[in-house]
Amino acid sequence: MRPKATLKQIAKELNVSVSTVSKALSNSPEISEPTKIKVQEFAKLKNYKPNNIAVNLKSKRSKTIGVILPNILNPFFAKVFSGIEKAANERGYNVITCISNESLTKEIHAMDILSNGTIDGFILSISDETQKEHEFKHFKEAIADDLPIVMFDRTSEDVNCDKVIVDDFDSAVYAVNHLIKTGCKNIALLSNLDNTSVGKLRAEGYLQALKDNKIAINESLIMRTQSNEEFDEQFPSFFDIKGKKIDGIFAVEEHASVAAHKAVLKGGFRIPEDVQIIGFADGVWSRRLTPSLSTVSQHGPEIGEAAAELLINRLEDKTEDGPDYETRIIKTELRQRESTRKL
Amino acid sequence: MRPKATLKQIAKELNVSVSTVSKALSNSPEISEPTKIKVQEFAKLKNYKPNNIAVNLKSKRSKTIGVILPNILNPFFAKVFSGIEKAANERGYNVITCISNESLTKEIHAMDILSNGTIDGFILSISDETQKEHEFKHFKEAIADDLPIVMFDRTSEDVNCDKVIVDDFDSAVYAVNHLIKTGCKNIALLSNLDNTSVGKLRAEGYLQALKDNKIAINESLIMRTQSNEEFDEQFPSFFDIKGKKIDGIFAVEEHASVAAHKAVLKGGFRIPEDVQIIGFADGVWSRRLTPSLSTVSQHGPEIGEAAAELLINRLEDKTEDGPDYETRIIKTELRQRESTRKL
DNA sequence: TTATTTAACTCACACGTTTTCGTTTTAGTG
DNA sequence: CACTAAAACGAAAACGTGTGAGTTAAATAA
Repeated sequence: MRPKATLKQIAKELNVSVSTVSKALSNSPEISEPTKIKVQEFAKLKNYKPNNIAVNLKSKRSKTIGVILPNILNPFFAKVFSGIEKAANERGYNVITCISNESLTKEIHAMDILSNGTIDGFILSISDETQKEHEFKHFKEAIADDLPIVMFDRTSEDVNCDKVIVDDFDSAVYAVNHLIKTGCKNIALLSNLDNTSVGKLRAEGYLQALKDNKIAINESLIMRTQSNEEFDEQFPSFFDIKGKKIDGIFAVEEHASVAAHKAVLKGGFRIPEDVQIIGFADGVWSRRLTPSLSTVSQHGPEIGEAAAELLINRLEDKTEDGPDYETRIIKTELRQRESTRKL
Repeated sequence: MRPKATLKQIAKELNVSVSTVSKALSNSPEISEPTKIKVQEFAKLKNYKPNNIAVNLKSKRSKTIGVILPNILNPFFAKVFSGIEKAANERGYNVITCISNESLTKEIHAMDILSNGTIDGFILSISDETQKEHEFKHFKEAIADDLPIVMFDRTSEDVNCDKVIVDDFDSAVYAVNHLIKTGCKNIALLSNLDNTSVGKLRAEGYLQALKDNKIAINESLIMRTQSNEEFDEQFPSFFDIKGKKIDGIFAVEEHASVAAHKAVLKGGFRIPEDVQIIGFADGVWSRRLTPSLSTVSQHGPEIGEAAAELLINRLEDKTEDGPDYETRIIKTELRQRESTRKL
């Protein structure tokens, strides 16, 4: 391997000082045109690239943001991540990624590892376990150590920081309203996210829509679980279409929607004639089912972009961070496909 | 914010030298037990963490690996990524991620951005466009600059480096053999990846299996396209089950498998009685379809772990890298579900 | 001619660590 | 007590970069 070109090497070979090289490369007016050209051409020839680590050390910023995701296999998080990555790159930032796997310990560990100059700030969605345990100290410490955090999707009231969320409550109200308006009387709520902030909000939206339409709440139509596994376990005994006269289903996440879809068809019912389904979903698969699923789409990439923008703005805002934290809401969209009837 | 604790600060407050603090914290034998304890306790109190950037600058390694993925929304890559992240973390490495979006330009740009000390090496899967253009200069330059590369899945013969692949050819032979043994006479090949190395290998495996079983190759049963979009466009006119007497389908990727699944059912045929289907797949959805799809599973996480291990071993191998590059093959597994008949 | 400006460049330090080498202190020995 | 050796610590350089303060030499002004 060729030795990596450094300012020092170039300086020696051209018989000038290191500072001259540095200034010439940054087009400083203190350097004469001829030497500038000489240095710049030589640097290009040697394929010189400023050592990023040294630059970071001087500037005390790494231009890198740490992203902590609960689960990259969930297409929603993958979409958000792609948005973060895109927006960050456009503004000259790199992205370092850790996966908490829904574990509080891993979340803390990841933040700890990165909180030593490696990154300038965090973008994260709170892990399942963290929300269950109400343990937010690590977030507050990071912020106190001048490492700003932007939370998305799963956020916490208890932590003061920028946030990007979806209007979960309103979207749920809207979706359930649609079911009601198209004739559903007995709408089931399927939650496999009942431990998370977003799951709760969507469930509340369901309740609100019923209330708005003066429909009595029927607890036997409501299923709340905290994970896909728990959901799969309880679903068969819960899901009695005929007995419960279910004619509409609102699911807070794609896993539940698909399970319902499958069960409805297997039971010999027609979608959407007998049973309508709407679910929150971000995978590519809702539209591949037959009949395809109507979904509440969350615009994952936009969420990611907004989060990155928020964080970078804060990082580059020199006006001594007044903690005027912002919560940005990304509107959802009801994508009507074949599992719902038209109004 | 509290000022970040540094060696200098601690040294001043304890009236010792910077070197003493450094040595005390690293448990050097040159420091007496009492001062060690004094320093260590004070450091813990002040929540001291060695500035990673400074450490990197000294050690000339960042303990960070750059990962370049063609598309994080593809569940296969997401799985591989989770494996990389896990294995890297276990060995004390961070992961910086870029998404090439199947673009050569973005791939080059990403590598360029990171090749300045930010990372110690790359793990990547070659972008679609890069494979089409046969443009591998950027890989070779990185390797020449002492930034090792490990390629996975989509690799290139033209680049000398460690690789992790799946036995695409053998897996395809095996899968198609299974179809033949269970009675299929007219097996269609659906490729939506015909530009990539893996797509080609799987197609060749299909041909080989026919040859091994002395079945004549029928070009009208073979469909080759270079993207999902192109596939979707041509599929309807290609897929004539009755006319072509198709009784078996081998798909090189999940998208094609699902399209076939849908089309078969829509045509009024039964799976697997009339038509059997096997596809390469990594999504969670193959098993959710009704009937569920039999798939060739690629063990994405294992691929990622192997890649990380290979790279880190090379990074930490002090024995002046003899380029004894290794290609590790991760065995696939034929997951028999409902879309195939039992032997 | 001498003083003053200006252009062009060099010096020296800083960022926070680690590490080598040198210096001081303590303990041990004759 | 003097000398040696080990133990404990400090000074300084280095990693590669950026920057304000100096330095030189030439050009201009008085």
